[in-house]
Amino acid sequence: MPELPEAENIGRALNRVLTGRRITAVEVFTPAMREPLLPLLEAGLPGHCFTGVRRRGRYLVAELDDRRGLLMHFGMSGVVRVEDPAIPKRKHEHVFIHLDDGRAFRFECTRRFSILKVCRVPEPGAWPEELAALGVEPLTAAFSGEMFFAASRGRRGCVKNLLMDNRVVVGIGNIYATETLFAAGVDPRREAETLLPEECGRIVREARRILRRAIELGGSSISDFLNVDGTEGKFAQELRIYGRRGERCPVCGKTIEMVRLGGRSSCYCPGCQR
DNA sequence: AGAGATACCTGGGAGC
DNA sequence: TGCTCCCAGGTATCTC
Repeated sequence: MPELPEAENIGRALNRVLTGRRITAVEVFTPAMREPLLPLLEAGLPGHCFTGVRRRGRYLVAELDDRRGLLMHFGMSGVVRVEDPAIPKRKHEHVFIHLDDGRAFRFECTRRFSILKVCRVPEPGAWPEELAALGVEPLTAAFSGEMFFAASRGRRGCVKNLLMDNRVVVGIGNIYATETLFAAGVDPRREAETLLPEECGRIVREARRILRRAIELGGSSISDFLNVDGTEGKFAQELRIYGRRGERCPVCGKTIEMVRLGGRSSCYCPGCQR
């Protein structure tokens, strides 16, 4: 499922492929994914050019030349491709945006958790208001041990939910939160308020290291075919604890356990994580 | 107000 | 075999 590293790689590839392209036509095959798709037809997109693609959290904005943009989020099953529109439509492809090079930007999403909508871009390079409430980017200096420690004060919920709260820090979902807390040696159930400054430092350091590594491993996307399914990417081979309930911990050999936190399953090692 | 629960959606796997 | 049930996931929205 696409988290920040996958969105980053898709964004880079789309930036290469879409920038400078003019939209010639829009086709919509499904009334809605997470939000209605029909507005895409009524937005007057044909004739406008893409000027660049940027990422914020797990969202991408493909900016247009008229202070608007295409805002997209891949949910958990979103896949985008830029390819020949004559290739027969796949079962769960919902939108084709035809381009002036004869190809089409094609959006597929089996579970329809994705978003694809037109947004306003207040000025070139700015973020749309839909993204205003998002927290800090984990790969910028704004995400620090001090910042995470401050965010944890007064939080009675568990540390894993704090790490996955996109109002605090964006782009960290269940897989990366699980791996980060294992690497940092912190139990996912720990009440956030009880974290020590050095534990927050370890969590931030490990989150950044793991996200960077995952971006590297996803960096092999082909420029005109963009698969967003992170579970099939190379990083899946490096998961040390996610999805490994009942197996032995790779560090201490104890049996990996699982709990449900915030409605999501969370694997952890009772020996390594405190 | 904060935090937990729920709905959204489909395919795949388990169990009977 | 074919059916039912449960699970996966991020986010918006609800409920307490």
